[in-house]
Amino acid sequence: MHELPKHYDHRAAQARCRDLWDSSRAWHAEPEAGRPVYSIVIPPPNVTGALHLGHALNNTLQDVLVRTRRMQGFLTLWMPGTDHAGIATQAVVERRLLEEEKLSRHDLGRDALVDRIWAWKAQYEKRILGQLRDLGASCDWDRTRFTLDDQCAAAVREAFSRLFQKGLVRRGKRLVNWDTFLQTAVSDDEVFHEQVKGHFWHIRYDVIEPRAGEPESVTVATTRPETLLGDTAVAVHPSPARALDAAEAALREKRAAAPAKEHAEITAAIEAIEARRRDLLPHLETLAAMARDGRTVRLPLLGRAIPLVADEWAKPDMGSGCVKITPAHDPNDYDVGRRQTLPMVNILNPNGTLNAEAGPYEGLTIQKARTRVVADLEAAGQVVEVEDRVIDLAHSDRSKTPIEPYLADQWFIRMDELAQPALDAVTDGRIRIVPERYAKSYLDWLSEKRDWPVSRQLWWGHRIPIWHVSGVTEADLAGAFAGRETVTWRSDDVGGWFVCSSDESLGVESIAGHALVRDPDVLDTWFSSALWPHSTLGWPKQTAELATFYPTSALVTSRDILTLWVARMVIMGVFDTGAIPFHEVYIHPKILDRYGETMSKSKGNGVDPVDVIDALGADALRFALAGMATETQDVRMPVDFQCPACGHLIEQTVQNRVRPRIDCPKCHKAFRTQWASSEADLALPRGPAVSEKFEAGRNFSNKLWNATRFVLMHLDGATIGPITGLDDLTAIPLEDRWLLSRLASVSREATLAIDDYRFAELSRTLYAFAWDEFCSAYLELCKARLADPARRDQARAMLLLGLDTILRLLHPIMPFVTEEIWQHLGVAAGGRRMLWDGEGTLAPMVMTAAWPIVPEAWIDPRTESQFGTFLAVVAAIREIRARQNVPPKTRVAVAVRADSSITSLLEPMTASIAAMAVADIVALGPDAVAAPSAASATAAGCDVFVDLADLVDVDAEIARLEKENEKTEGFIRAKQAKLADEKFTARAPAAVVAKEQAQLAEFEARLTKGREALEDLRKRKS
RNA sequence: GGGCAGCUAGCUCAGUUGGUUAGAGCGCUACGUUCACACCGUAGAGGUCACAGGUUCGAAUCCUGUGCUGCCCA
Repeated sequence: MHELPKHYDHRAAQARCRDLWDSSRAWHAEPEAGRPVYSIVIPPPNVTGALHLGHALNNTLQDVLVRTRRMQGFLTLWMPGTDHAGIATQAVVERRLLEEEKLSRHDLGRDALVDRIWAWKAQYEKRILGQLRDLGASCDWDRTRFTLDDQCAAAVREAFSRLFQKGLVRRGKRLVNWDTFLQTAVSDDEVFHEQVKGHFWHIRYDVIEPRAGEPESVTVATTRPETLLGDTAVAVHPSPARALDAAEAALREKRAAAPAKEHAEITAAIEAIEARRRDLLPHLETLAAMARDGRTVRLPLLGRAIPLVADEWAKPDMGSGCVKITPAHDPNDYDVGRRQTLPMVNILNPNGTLNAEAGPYEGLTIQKARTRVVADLEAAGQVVEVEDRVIDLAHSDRSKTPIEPYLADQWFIRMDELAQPALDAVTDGRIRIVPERYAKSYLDWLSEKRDWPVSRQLWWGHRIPIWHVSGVTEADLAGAFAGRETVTWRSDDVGGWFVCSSDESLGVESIAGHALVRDPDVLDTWFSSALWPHSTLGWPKQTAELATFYPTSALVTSRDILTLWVARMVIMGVFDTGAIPFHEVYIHPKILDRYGETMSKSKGNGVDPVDVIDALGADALRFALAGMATETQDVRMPVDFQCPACGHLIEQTVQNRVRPRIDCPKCHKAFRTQWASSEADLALPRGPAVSEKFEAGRNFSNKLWNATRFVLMHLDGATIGPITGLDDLTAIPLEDRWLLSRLASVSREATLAIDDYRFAELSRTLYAFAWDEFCSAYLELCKARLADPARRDQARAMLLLGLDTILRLLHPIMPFVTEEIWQHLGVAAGGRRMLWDGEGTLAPMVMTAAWPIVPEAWIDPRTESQFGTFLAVVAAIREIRARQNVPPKTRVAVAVRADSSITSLLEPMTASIAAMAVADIVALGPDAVAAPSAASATAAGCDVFVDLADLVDVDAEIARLEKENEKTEGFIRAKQAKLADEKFTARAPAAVVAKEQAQLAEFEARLTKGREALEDLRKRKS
């Protein structure tokens, strides 16, 4: 006999299954003609750090899809890999360099720093891929890619070069978000905003040579006074009267639409505009005229003359109505500068100190310069007022330091033409976004068609394949690169040339004595990510992989990178290959902590998936995560620390989640957390962060294990062959027909749930079926049959059919326990075949077994309803036993009164009722009567009487019945009222009215029986 | 400021086009281990479906508004 231990050992099973899958390379896909294809590229995790629960969720869901399609016979590829994550990874390595060696990247030099980052990458890539394997991800490990490897690099150069050739790449001065710590531009998406306390300084600029009737000065206000060093104008609205009228009209409109409680506030604002029209307007009109006349004001401190300009950016309804213009250091001012063709004075060095343009303030940091500028302005008497104000300050997500708007030369990709095909792909339905509502944010973002700034002043990344040369003619270039189709060039508009090449090196150092200088910058990390679906498959080479697996089937990701990544993949996929990169995009929820905050390493509220995999198993983790993937909601995951000494759980709070060590309040021993860094703390045992949510999955694994254990115990001496005898369904017992029907329904539901990305429903359906129906009901029913040699074989076959099918359906969610069981089952029942196995032999692994296609003809609602009646009778007897405190092993005598149709279906089940309820059915039929001392219950149209003889607690039963009858009376009153209402009977559909009437009748019958039973008991007592 | 989502049992979540007495898991209570599984079994308690209006014969579900929470965009 093949016997199993009492508990499922997830550690041993995981190791065995991984070996099995790896040695057979069941996850590998080779291009092959004539088979339906399913392919997914992994959203490559950053090599910045290890995977967290969000990644575990993301990859579990992908694996569910991939494993299902593989079992369904698709040629299935899941492409794995990691992302170099440019700025994030460089920032992490630089920070460590500074902390541990007190060195900056400039101390180390470009090559040495890049070497360090490669070493970091090697370490984390290994860790990440290991975590994915621990999770059970069935990626094609032979194809693992990295966004910075040679193959991806070739794709990046080719794609960039094509964009360059088509004139879609351009160089320009642009105001960028400058990170003064990392000394690079960061994208809008790498910036977060924080409210900080600041000041609003009102500063007087004197008018140069005012004429009679003209103001002698104008007042402007700023939160960043040091930027006045870069001012190149003061703006006033060109027609302030019109602007005030417009502002007032807008307010009146707003008031008309606003709720009453806001009226007072809006009225006050309208009155303020009226006051300004009276007091300030003449002054502004004068200034506007002066601006038209080309008059100037004197910039304080530096003494430069700057023009008054008329521009609509100046708002007459706010402040003084005038605004200083610093085009090189403010996005709005930049636009004004472009409109008014103002000079753009950059006052900053890349490291955030002031440059020579700042005159006497050169060399100071921004903070120090601000203090000095304010002090000097005050000394000069130019400060009119200082207000306290809360300022929305942009910070770099990478260095956490304030962002400075900064004018720099950058490469841009023009989006006007590129974006349209990506918009069309979603609007015309070639790409389906699930859930649908996310399509809106995708379309909104893309339709802005904003140019994509792609240069980063970093050392870690794909170096921009552009060289610059000046002093040569186009003929020189044509000569130098004759016959090189991979090289193209464009004028830099100031007499020089930009040369772009898709080759790894240009191979030409200089032309006619003029050096070619390579651009020092690297590309935005999203550029290589945007090529991921086709670069990983070999593009620009026309490989068999590309032909077979592109476009991919689905992309699974979380919503925060829908625009950054998904949209750009569509853009670049279409641009490079002419085809969309995937047909469907599934957006899954995010995992939050108990306070509703997103989990992150920096907050310290995360859970390391390896903690869970270690403690409870990968399947437990996967089962819980799949169960959380509902359509609408993010998921809260309250986390506890588990004391490694005594197992006590300590709730993770905002306070303790960042502590390096925690003292267990129960056993008073200390343990370390992920924050431990001191030697003393590191010496402590690790207290993993866990959640009770995962225990259900662990228990479920064990349940499956023990169901298998049961089945195997009863296979002794059996010859197991193909499951047959299912042609005539009327010839088999009710419970078998029921099982077949349920298997068919559940398989169908599971398959549809996967097709529609309803993962939570999938796991709920399978859990309920496997546990409540297969184990609690069917398996119990088989116990008697297995003891009976005449009925034993059929029961064995059906148990195998049920268990085998459950294993296949659950495999995508819980690959390890199902595979481990499959292997054990193979030893004892390797001869079994299912209908859906076709002619071949049984698959050696569940991973490659056929997905169940259960005949729809097995679905039989009548059988399911009959079986429901049977279960209801069992439940009724159990309930009576429980409420009368009948000892579990005491057999009771039961009478069941039911009409003839129910009687005939229950008759063959009496032995089962007897077994499951520890009861003897002494009477069954329309005329069955209760024993003199019986407790009663109604169930699915039958009356169940349990003879309790001396056991019955009559008083308790009377009290219970009284309560029950009162409840029934309440229902009857409600139903009667409803049915007495003419409006209801007249307007509700007839079927609903009939249903209500039937229910009323049922309640009335129940009450009658209840009253009889009560009367009976009362008589007995007296 | 604009947009999206959420608010259902102590906790975490389901609830299909409006129609029984609103469900599950965990936790809780009672009972139970020679029986596949105590990582288990049986039974039970526990809900004004955030709030206020409206539509409807009928609302957790549809509409409007309010409050709170989270996310995205500016």
